Amino acid sequence: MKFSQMLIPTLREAPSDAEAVSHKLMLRAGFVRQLAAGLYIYLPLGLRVINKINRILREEMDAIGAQEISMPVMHPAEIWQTTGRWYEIGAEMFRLKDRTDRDMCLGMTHEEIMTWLASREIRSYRDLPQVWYQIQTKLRDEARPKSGILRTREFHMKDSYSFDADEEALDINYNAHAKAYHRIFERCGLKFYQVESDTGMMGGAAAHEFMASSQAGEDDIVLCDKCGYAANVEVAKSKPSDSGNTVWDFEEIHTPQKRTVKEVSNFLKAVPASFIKSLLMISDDKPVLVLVRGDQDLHEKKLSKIIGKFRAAGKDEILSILGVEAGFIGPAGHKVRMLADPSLKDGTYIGGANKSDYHVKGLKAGVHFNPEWHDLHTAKEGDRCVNCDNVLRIEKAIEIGNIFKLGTKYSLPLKAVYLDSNGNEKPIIMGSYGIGPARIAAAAVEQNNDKDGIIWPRSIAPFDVELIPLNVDDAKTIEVTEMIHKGLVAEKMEVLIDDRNERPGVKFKDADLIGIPVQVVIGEKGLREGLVEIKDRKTKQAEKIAVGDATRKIILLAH
RNA sequence: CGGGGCGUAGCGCAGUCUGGUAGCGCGCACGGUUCGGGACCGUGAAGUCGGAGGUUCAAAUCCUCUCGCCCCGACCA
Repeated sequence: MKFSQMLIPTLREAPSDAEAVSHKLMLRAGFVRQLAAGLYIYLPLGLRVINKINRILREEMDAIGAQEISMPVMHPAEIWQTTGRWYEIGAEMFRLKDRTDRDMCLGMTHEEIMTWLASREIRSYRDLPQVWYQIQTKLRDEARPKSGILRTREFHMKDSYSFDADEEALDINYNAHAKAYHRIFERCGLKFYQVESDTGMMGGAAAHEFMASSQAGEDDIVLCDKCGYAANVEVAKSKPSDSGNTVWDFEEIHTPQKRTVKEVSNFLKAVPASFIKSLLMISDDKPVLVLVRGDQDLHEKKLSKIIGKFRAAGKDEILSILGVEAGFIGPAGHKVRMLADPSLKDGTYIGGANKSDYHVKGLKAGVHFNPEWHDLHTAKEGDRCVNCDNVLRIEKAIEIGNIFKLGTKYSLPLKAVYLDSNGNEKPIIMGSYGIGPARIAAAAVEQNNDKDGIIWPRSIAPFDVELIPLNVDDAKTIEVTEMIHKGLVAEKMEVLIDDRNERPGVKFKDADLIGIPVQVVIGEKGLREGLVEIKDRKTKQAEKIAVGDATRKIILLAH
């Protein structure tokens, strides 16, 4: 491919509305352009990367016996109504009507449609198992598209769906997918973790996410380096560190105008971990008093799993329900339902005195308050692993893939059933498995770049080698460039030739920006001694090679 | 959806407070000199100042409404 004939609009400066490193670099290097919020055009280089990723996806999916099929992007509403998701999902679903006023939607994911197909085509246990996948466009009207191609409103997804006779068979498919995903992300050159995750809108029994470490990530993952525990903070369990507080006798203390844990802990010179944070929530019109340790954050998802939807009570509600001014709530002496995090079970604590400008020391569970105990805190750096007591760490990560055990969540409503060997009708047991190719690309850039630009992992680079003839008016230079090119193409290498009539500096800068792993510089100076220069984009190390050996050496370096 | 910021030439920005003929750098076109890490000189093209309405002799600038984009939060395969 000739650079001069390809659309590679590199930019000296990044547009100001780009924030994430991957977004800036993909814009500057001419891989993508933005059409509107969350809508991106993939230019030739960008598309080549996506195609490389998709090829790996297909190879690995085919290797576990999955079959590629193609599904409509637009769906009739009825199917989504049958599973209830038409009503559960809000503005995130693009909805429209066709000319006959029939409700339609644009597919955010394809559980419904895949299950519909299974319900018509699978009859017998002899038809099982089946694994179907597609690599297609999904549409979600995201509340907040962001970070370039990381969160977009239209995106490609490799999504596969498994159909099995029973849970054991589902486990086999689930594990096969997990293994395939490991191979896929390894082949794409990513640093990633498999973590326990929430089942979210997919519903179902179990779920894992595949997470690529990156500052641009939207998720926090909790990791134990000793036993390997890994979980999204959305579901992570942890043992809080010791509260480090002393044993206090019960005592009321004057704390004028000190309301927050921070204010009171500064005032009393006691660590936040020696406090009880008392939060009043309203769920189903009923008050619930929630207690976590002063250094902890309430985990709202964990709480809502216990009490359902809830909201924080307003200042007036706190006063009318508890008879206390906000900031001085304590756990003692209330009749409302009370939940507490187990970290408060032992020891004595400081909390609100339930009257203005006073707190109390020496609060003790079982003596002054008797809550229901539930894990309610958000795991944080420095907490300990529930399995092995090792200190946990937290990393930011990009979700690049997920796997869900769906069970019968979709097969029951859509009547996807089969007859077992005894002639009994049974629901098909399903799993669903997604990967975002664009997120793989973005994560790869996030993890592999330097001040000069992108450093593509070889497996997903837009080209294997970039040839850089410095003076395109020099006959010898062109002759050698073409010779090397021919040799590489014969070995199935994908080669970009920067044949532009530009100064060397411009070509070097663009080559580093674009990030093709191997650069070959063909200059008159070197050619006088019969040499060309082979450069590794990542290490920036250059080697001068005799023209005759160039092709062989390049192939060695490019593999 | 809540909070904040920004829309001026293809890109990056100044000008807005204090109204008075729209500017700079890069890029682009042409000529010349250059040619191993984003060259230099000269000439030139290119802007409904996001849009609508209003105030005013006069609006990029002041007022009202509106659209778009980004960031934080909520939400999120």
